[in-house]
Amino acid sequence: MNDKAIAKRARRSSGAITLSDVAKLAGVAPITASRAINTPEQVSAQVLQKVQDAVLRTGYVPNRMAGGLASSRSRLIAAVVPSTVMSVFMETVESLNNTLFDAGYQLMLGQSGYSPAREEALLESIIGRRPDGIFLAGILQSGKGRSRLLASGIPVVESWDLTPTPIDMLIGFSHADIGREVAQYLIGKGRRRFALVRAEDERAGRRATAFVQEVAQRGLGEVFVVNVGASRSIQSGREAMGRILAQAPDVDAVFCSSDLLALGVMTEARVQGIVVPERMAIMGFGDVPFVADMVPALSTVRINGGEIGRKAAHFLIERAQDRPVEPRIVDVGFSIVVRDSA
Amino acid sequence: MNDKAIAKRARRSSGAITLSDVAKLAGVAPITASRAINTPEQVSAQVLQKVQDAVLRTGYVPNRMAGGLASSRSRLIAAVVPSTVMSVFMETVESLNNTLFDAGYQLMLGQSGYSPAREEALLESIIGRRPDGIFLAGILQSGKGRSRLLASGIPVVESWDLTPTPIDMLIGFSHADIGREVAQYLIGKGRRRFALVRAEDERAGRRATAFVQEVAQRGLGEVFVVNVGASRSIQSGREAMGRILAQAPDVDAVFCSSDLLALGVMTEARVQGIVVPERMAIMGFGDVPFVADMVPALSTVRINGGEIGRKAAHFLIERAQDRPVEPRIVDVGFSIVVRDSA
DNA sequence: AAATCAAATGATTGCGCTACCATAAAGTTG
DNA sequence: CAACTTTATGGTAGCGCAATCATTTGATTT
Repeated sequence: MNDKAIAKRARRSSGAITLSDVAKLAGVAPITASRAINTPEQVSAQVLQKVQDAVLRTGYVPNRMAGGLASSRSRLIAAVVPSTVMSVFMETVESLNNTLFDAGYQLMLGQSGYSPAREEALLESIIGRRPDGIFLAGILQSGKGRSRLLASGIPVVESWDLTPTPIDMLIGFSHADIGREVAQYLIGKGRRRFALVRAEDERAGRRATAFVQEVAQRGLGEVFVVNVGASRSIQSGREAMGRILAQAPDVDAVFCSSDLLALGVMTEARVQGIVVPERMAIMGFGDVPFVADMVPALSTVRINGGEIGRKAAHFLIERAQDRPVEPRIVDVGFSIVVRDSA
Repeated sequence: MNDKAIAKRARRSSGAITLSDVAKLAGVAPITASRAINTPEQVSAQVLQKVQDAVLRTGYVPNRMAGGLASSRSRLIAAVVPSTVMSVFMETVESLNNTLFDAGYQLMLGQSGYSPAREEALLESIIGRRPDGIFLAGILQSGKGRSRLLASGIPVVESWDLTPTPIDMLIGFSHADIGREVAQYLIGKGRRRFALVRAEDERAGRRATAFVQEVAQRGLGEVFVVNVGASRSIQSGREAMGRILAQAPDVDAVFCSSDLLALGVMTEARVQGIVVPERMAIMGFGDVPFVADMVPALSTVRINGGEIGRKAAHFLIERAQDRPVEPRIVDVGFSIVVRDSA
C-alpha cells in the first residue's frame, strides 16, 4: 500500500521542490517555513536563517498558483489593450507593469484587437485566471463583457476616457474638452479655416465633434473632416492631406486624431511645398515618444500615460488588499504641447 | 460540528460558483461536469446539454488556477522583453500572444528594463507562477537567471539572436550576417566612405563589428563609428549625424542600429541640406511600422517579428503538451528592404 | 511565585480542480 | 450467448500552499 502511494505520488507530483521539502530540511513545520518566506517578521532569527539556508540549498521557488488558490489572492493583474504595437496605451501598460511588479504582482496581457467578440472571449479567459484586478484600456460601454466583470467582483480600472457609470474605478480625461481646447488654441493662434483628420474610433469621434462645435460657435464656418476609417497609418494621413489640399485649399490648420496621422499630414505638406506652420498648422494627439524630435517638431495633445498606469496600479493594489478607493473616478486631464507645427 | 464546518467554509471560500455547484445543478458528479466542460467529446449528448445549461444559468467560469494546480498545467506562458514602448519586440509579442490565446493560453508579460538585476527578479517571479513556457526577447548568456531557468525545467524559447548553446529552444537570426550583408549592399550601390551609428547594445555591437570587418576586407578604410550609448532616440540620431558631418564630411553612407536612430540621422541630414540618398545613403534596422511612409522612405533591415512570435508560440505549445520539438534552433533570417534612403 | 500576556511554532483542514482507478452499461465478436 | 471490448460515469485522493485555531515558550506584571 505504501509503495503504491509512493508510485501514485510520483506520477502526480510535478517533481519540483515544495515547501514541505524546504521545511523538512530546515527542521520546522511547513507552515513555519511559509511564514519565514512570506512574513519573516513573524519568525525568530534562527528559524529565518535555517529556512533561508534550506531555500538556497534546494533552489526552492514558491508555487504562487498553489498559494493563490489557498489564499484566494492570485497576485495577478490583467490588462486589456486593443493592440500592443505602436499603441498609445503602451506607456500606460509599462508603468502599470513596473509599479505592479515592485509590489509583487504579475501582469497578464490581453489584446482585444479592436474586436468586441475577441474582447469578450479574452475577458472570460482572464476571469478564469482569478486575477486580483483588471485594467482596461478604454471603457466598456455595454455587452456581456461588462456584466461578466460586474458579476465577477474583481476590481476593475477603466481608463483613457470619462463616463459617469464606470464598472468600478476610472482614470481618464475628457475627449470633448480636448477637442474644444485644441480649437480654442488654434483660433487663438489666428487660424480661421479648419480641417480634421480622424480615425473611425469612438473617442476620436468625441474629440472631433467638440472641435467642430467649438469652431462653429466662434462663427468660423465648416470644418473639413476626413475620416480615414480603421487605419491609423502615416500613409492615411498623407492621403487625407492630399484631399484637404485639393478640395479645401484655404485650410490653414489641421487637427489629427493621432500623431501618426499628423506625421502623414506633415509629410504630405512638406512634399507639396506647404510650409508648416506658417501656411498650415498641424496638431496631433498622443505625443508618442519620437514626434518631439521631428522637424518641424509636432505640436500635439499629451496624455500622461505613465501617470494613468501608476494610478491604476495603486488603485488595484489597494483594492486587492480590501482597502476602499475614493474617489473612484479620477480626471488626469491633458496638456497641449506647443512645439513647432502649430 | 456541522455548523462550525459551514462557518469555516463560508470564511474560506471565495464565495464564487464552483464546479461542484454546476455539477449539483446538472445532477452529475463534479468530475463529469469537468469533462463536459473540458473534453466534451467524452460525455453523452444529454449530459453535455445539462452541464452547459447549468453553466449558463450559474454564470460559472472555471477556476484555471485550481485546474492548473491539479494538472500541473497552468496554461500560462510568460514573455520577457526589455521594454514595451516603441520596441521592435512588440510585433513578436503581439503575434505570440494572439497565437497562444487561440490555443487557450494566457500571456504574462515582464519588462526587464535593460537591467540584469531586474531580469533576474522577474524570472524568479515568473518561475513561481509555473508557466508552461517562457519566451525571452533576446538570449540569456549567463548568470543566475540562466541556471534558474535550466533548473526549472520549463520550456524556454530564446529569440532574435543565434547561439550554439541556447537554454532550450531558439528562434533567431545572425546579427553578424546582417552587418556583413548591409555592408555588401551599400558597397554594391557604389558607396565608399562609411559611418555607423549604434546604441550600446550587445547585438548592435555584433552587427557593427561585422559591418566594419566587411568594409575593411574590401579595402575601403575605416568606418566612422558613433556610439550613442543607451539612448535609442531620434535626438541621438540627429546628434550623431551632426558629428559625422562635422568630423567626417566625406561619408556617403550611414548604417544605424535602429530605425529611430536612422530617422534622426535622416532628419539632421535634411536640416543640413544633405540630399538623401544622392549625397548620403541611410540604412536603419527593424522596419518599425511607419518608416516605410516617411519621405524619403527608409531603407532598412526587416526581421519578420510576427513569424518569430508565431513559431515561438507553436514551439511552446508543443512542448507544453510534452511533444518534442526538432530542430530546436531555427534561423528565420532577415531581409534588406530597399526603399528610397539607400 | 503565581498569574497574565505576547510571541513563536505547529496540526489540521480545505482552496477548486483533475489524475487515477473503479465500476456500470452498452456494443462487438466468433 | 459467453467473453470481450468500448463508452460513459463516478469515487477518491491529492496538487502545494495558507487560513484558522491550538499549543508551547518566554517575557512581564503584581
